[in-house]
Amino acid sequence: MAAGRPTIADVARVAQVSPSTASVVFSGKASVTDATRARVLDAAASLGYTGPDPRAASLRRGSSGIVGVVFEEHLGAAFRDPIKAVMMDGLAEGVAPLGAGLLLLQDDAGAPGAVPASPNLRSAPLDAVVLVGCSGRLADSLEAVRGRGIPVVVIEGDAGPGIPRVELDNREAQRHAARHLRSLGHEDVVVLTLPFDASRRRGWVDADDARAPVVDVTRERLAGARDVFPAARVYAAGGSLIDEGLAAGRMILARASQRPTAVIAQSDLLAAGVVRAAEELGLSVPGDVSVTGFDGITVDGFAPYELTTLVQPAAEKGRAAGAIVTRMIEGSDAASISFTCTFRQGNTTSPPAR
Amino acid sequence: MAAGRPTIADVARVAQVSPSTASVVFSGKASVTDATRARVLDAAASLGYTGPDPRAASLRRGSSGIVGVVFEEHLGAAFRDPIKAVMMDGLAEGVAPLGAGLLLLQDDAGAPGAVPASPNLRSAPLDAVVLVGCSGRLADSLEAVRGRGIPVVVIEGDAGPGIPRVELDNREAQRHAARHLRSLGHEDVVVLTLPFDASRRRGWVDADDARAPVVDVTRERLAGARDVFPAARVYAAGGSLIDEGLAAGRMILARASQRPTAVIAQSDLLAAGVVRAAEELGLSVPGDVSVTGFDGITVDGFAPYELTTLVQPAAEKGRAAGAIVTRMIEGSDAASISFTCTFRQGNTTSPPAR
DNA sequence: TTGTACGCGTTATCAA
DNA sequence: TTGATAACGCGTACAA
Repeated sequence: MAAGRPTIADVARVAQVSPSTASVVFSGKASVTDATRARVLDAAASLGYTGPDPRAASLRRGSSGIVGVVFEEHLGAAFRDPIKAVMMDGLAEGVAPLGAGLLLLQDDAGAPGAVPASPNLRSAPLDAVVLVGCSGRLADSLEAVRGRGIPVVVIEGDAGPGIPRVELDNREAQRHAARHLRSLGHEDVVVLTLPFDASRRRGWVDADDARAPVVDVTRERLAGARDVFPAARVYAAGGSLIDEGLAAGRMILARASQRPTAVIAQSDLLAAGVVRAAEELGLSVPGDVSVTGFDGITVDGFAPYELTTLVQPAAEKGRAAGAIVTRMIEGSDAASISFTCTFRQGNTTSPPAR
Repeated sequence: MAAGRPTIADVARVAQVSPSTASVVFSGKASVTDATRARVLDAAASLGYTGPDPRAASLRRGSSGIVGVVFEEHLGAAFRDPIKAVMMDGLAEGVAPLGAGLLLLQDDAGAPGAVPASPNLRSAPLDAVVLVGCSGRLADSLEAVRGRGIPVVVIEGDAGPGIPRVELDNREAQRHAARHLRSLGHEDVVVLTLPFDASRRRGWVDADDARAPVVDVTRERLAGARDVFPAARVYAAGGSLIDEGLAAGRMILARASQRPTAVIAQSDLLAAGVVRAAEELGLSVPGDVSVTGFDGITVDGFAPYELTTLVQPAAEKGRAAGAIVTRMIEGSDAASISFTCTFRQGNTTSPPAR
C-alpha cells in the first residue's frame, strides 16, 4: 500500500484474512465470526479505511444505485413548480426500494454548438432514467442509454415506442371541469393555457392560428376544454405562475363587453392569478366570473378561496415512475400506467350572473 | 463476447484494432487515422456498442462526475423553498466546469433503527459533497467521506473545523433592517422567526424561555434584530410560507392594545403573510404596521407590494459552493467565503402612526 | 499511430 | 466460516 488510500486488500493483509472475507465484513452478505469481524474492523480503523470504494463496487456489481431525472427546463424552474416538487417527493419514495438516489440532469442540448459540458445521459453511471415531460431533443443520448439496457420511463410525455409512460387523463379531466361550467350555465369562456412551446409567447391565440401546442399537457387540456366549448377564446400564459395569471387575467377581463363569464385556467397558479385580477377590477369571484384551475395544489396565501379544480395525484405519479423502473431493473417488463384526476368543487365557480 | 453487452474489447476485435485504439477513438485523447476511426465506429454500430461503460470509466479515472447535495429536510420541502431553488440553479452552474451532475441526498439518519435504505454519503460514488444547512446528525458518514479525500462544503451551516463554508451575514443584515425601522421611529416590534428547531413549534417565545434556536439562520437573524430591539417579542413560525406568516400575523396583530408598529419577518414569504393578515384585519401597510422581510425573492402574486427586505445572493451562494468544490478537486485548498445581503427599501415600511 | 500488459478496488463463485 | 481465483470494463504507460 505504497501511497494512496488504503484498499480492502490492505485491510485484509493487516487483518490477516483474505480480501473476500474482508469484503464480506463490510457488505454483510455472509456471516463472519465475531473474532474475524473485529480483526478486520480494527485493521480498517488503524489504516483509516472507511469502507468499499463505491466506484469499484459499482463496477463489480453492475449497478450504481443512481436514477437519473431529466428535466427539460432550468433546474430552478423545475424546483419552483409545486407539482414537480411533489412528484419528486413521490419519486424519491418510489426508488427507495432500490436504495437509489436521484441524479438531476438537465436536458440542455440547447443551442447547437454550445458545449454540453454537463453530465449527460451517456456519461453518468445510471441504473435507470426518468424523463420528466421531455421534448425530443435528447433522442440520441436516450438511444445510447437504452442500448445499454438501462430502463427508461417518461412522466407526462412521449419518448417513443417501447418506453413506458406515467400518464394523466388531462383531456378527460379538463373536459370534466368544462362540463361543470356548462352545466352551471356558462357559454362564454376563455381558456388560459400553459405555454404552447419553448418560446413561451404570451397573448391571445387566434382561432385560425390553429397551431397545436407543442407541449403535451397544454395540448391535451386545451382539447378537453374545446370538447365542450369549441369556440372558446384562448389566451396563452408564459408560465405557471400567479403573476402570469394575473397579467393574463387583466387582459382577459379588462373590457366588460368582451368579458367571459368563466375562465378555464390550465393550472392552479394561473387560476389564482386570474382571481386576483378579477379582484383588482372590482369583480367578484365567482359572482361575476367563475374560475377553474388544474392540479389541486395548495396555493400558498390564497385562502379563503378554494379553487374549483382537478386534483392530480402528483406524488403517486412519482411513486409509480419509481415502481416501474424498479420492476424493469428486476427484469420484469413494465407497462405504462395512467392516472386520473379528481374533480374538486371549490368556491370559485357558480352560475353566471344574468 | 458470449452474452451480455458488448465491451470495448469486442469492438476492437471486430474492428481488428487493439482495445487501446478503440478506447482512444471514443475518448478522443489522441489522434487516430480517419480510416481506423471509421472502422472502430462501424464495428461499434454493428455490435450495438454505445460507448464506454460509465462505471468502469469512473473506476479507472477515479472520478464519477457526481456531486452530492445533502438536504436536511424532505426533498419536497427543499424544492418549495424559493431560495434553495435559486441556489440549486447556481450550484448547477458552479459545478458545470466539472461536468458534474447533482445527486440529491437526504439527511435522513432519522429514527435510529430505521433502515436508511436510501443512498447515503458512504455508498454513492461522489466527487464532492455540498451540505445545505446540515444538522450534526450525519457526522459519522461525513467523516467517512472526508476520510476518503472527498471535498465537502457547507452552505449556511457549520459542519466542523476544516470544512469550508459559504456564509451569509445574517446577523448584520437583519440588524440593518432593524435599524431602518428604529430610524423611522419604531419602538415596539415583533420578530417573526423561522422555525427554531426540527419540531417547528409555532407560537410566542417566552422572553425567559431563552432557548437559543438550534437552526443557525434563525438564531443569527434573531440576534441581529435583538441587537437593535433587545426587548422585542418573538413569535416562531412553523416554516417559510405565506400561510404561516398569515397565521402568525393574525396572532401578532390581533389585539389592538398589544399591536406592534412593525414586524420583522425572517423571510419574505412570512412577511407577505403578515401583510395579508394586516389587510384582513383592516390595517394598512405600511400605514398602520410596517413589515420587513428577508431574502429578496419575488413573491409570486404579491404585487403591488414590494417588501422592504434584505436581498441575499442566493444564486451566487450556489455558484460559490460549486467553485469551491471545483478548486478542492483540483487540489488547491479553498477557503470559506462570506456573502453580504443588500438592503432594499420597498413600500412596506414607513414611520409608525401616532 | 498502434499494440501489450497491467492495474483500478471490488465482489461472486466455488472449493475447502 | 474462510480463502483462492477470476472477472467487472476500461485507461494508459510503455514499447514497438
